[in-house]
Amino acid sequence: MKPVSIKDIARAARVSHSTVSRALRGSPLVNPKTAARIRRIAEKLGYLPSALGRSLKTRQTMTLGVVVNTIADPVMAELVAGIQEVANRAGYSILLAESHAEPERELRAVRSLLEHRVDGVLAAASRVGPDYRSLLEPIGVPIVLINNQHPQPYRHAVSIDSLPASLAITEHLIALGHRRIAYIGDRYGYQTDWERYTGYAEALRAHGIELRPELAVKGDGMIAGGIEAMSALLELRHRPTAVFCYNDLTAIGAMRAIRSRGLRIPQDISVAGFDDLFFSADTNPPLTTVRQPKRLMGAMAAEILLKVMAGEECEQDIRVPGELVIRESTGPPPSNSRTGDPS
Amino acid sequence: MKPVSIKDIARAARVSHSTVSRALRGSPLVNPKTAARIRRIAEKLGYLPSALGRSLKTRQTMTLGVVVNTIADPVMAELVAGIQEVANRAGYSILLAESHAEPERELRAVRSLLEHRVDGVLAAASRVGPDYRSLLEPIGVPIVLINNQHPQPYRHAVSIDSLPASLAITEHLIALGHRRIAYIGDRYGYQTDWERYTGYAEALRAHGIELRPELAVKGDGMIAGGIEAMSALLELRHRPTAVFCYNDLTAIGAMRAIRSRGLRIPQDISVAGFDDLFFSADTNPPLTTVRQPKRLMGAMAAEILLKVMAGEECEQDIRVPGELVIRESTGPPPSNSRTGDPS
DNA sequence: ATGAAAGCGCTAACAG
DNA sequence: CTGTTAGCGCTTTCAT
Repeated sequence: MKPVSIKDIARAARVSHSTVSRALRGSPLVNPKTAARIRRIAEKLGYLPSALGRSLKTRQTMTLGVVVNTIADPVMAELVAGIQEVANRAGYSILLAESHAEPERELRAVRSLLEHRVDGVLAAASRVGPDYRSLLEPIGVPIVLINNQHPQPYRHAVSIDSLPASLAITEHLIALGHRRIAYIGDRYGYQTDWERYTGYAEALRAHGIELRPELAVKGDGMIAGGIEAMSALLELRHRPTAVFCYNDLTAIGAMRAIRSRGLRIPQDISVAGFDDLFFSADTNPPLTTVRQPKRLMGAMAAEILLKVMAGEECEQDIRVPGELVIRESTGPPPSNSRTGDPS
Repeated sequence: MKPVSIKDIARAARVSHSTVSRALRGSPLVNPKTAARIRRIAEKLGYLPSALGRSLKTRQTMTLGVVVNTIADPVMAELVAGIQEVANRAGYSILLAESHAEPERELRAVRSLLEHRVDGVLAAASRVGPDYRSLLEPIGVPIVLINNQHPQPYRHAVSIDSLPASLAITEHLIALGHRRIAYIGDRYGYQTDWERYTGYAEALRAHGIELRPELAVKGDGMIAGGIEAMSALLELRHRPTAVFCYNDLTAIGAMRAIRSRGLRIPQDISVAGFDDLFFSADTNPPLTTVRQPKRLMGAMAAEILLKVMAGEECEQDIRVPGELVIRESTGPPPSNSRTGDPS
């Protein structure tokens, strides 16, 4: 079934298709009465302008490409919600693509977005940032990265400033008396993971606590990885009394593993996360974490992208501070391990 | 910056643009050696085919429109993840739109999708299902609804079969000894809300328990609404000993409200939800709920849509069963209220 | 095996 | 104020 086009309307209204085009776009160059008649006919015919035809001519699709790891990750979902908000307000639609943290898939996704001639790209948790260049540049599509792996080659990015927050949350654990503190990271080499580990390591160093390699393990940023990594930590001869996790999903996995061994949180082991998901206050116990303003960051990134697209120059690389949120998953270590660090 | 087109390649290769088109699409009608040369040049020039040009001609955009309430709702996010999975495998991209449960916005969103000439539409939790017709039919775009408000006018839908599951979960509460059971619904008149309420009401009736209007209140399907509605219930002279919530987000809100008054779950009040979000086993206490196979439902809906688009006929209206998941948020009522139903 | 030409739906420059 | 014409990038006859 062929949708009705301006030609069909033109025929019905006995005018040229250009007049229809003008009338429908509210051009002042057309007689108000004919314009009204044309609009009436268009309405009656159920006319919907074709973005394809228009875009081909105007070289704008009014479409933004968004690449996320997986939309099932609540961090990504919130980012996208923020992006949608500002994109829609500006009249843009969102083409959504998932990378599943696989570089090869990510590149394919971006290529598809570019074939659809999106006017701009937002990529969250990208693993291949630098490789975009060769794709993007010939087409000249602007891109803004969010919490990307490699900040270097791009001019526009917004990222959570993980290091200070991780330092703070680790010091919180130290202040509670912990000495044997583990870190469950991600496995993909994200910038954020590196910063969080670094904050953790610096806090330990600053307090004269030895960095034990066996206490820094890798999850996958999801619940499953948290379970697995924590299970391994619990097998250690001297298990940690506290664990700082790359993100809240990992922390939830860690808590499951801990509880499944009959251990209590935080009495036996303290757990801290990062992100502050919308339900992180509802876990058992409520999770100590770092608040990342996900929706805001999505919105900021979209604003920047729109500005860049409009040719305005603007902030290059925004670092958003996190905020320490202390809840009940962290507490003093069990008294029998408070005395020191038996090696 | 104008992207390179087949014309540019044609010029560089000293052939006509039709030959380029053929070569790039692997047509057998072109000399293998020229084809190879053309492909090499295309590669070197960083050519990316324009989906716009192609779609205009082929009348296919290889794009699916997806309408959700808000992507920040984990149920929607999982649905979309399921949709993406099958859509991508079939080579389709996803244009994502949010309705925010506002009919007016939903219609605008769908209109925008249709202007972009999506090949099919998936709408979850639609409030305006029937109104799509006048939009869709002139264009002939197939649509599949997921957990929609109005099943009637559409031929293809997949929905969770809420009634039996709600009956079962309410009977679970009754079996525990509860008599004063509340229901916190949604406020938008969704089919799912109606079914869940009906299951609740039928269970009560079947067990000779009076249906008290003041115990059936409305939230908004989100945490905030759960808090508000539960707070009101707690103000009642005779507060309920159990509450069945429209969905898990509402239940989480209810649990917050309950705990903020210093009451215990389930000792003072039992709470049950619906959906089984990926973290519903991690709440405090773990939530009794009904498992809805969200990702699967998204995938099924997408499969159906693809079939309909391909002209195959297939299942009309799939009802997916839910599965009762009993955890720790439900238990016997406090003993002082077990004796009966003081009015 | 290749080219020329038409046309998808739209906008816009130009001519009246 | 309106019509004619061209062209965006592509596919697809129809010739050759």
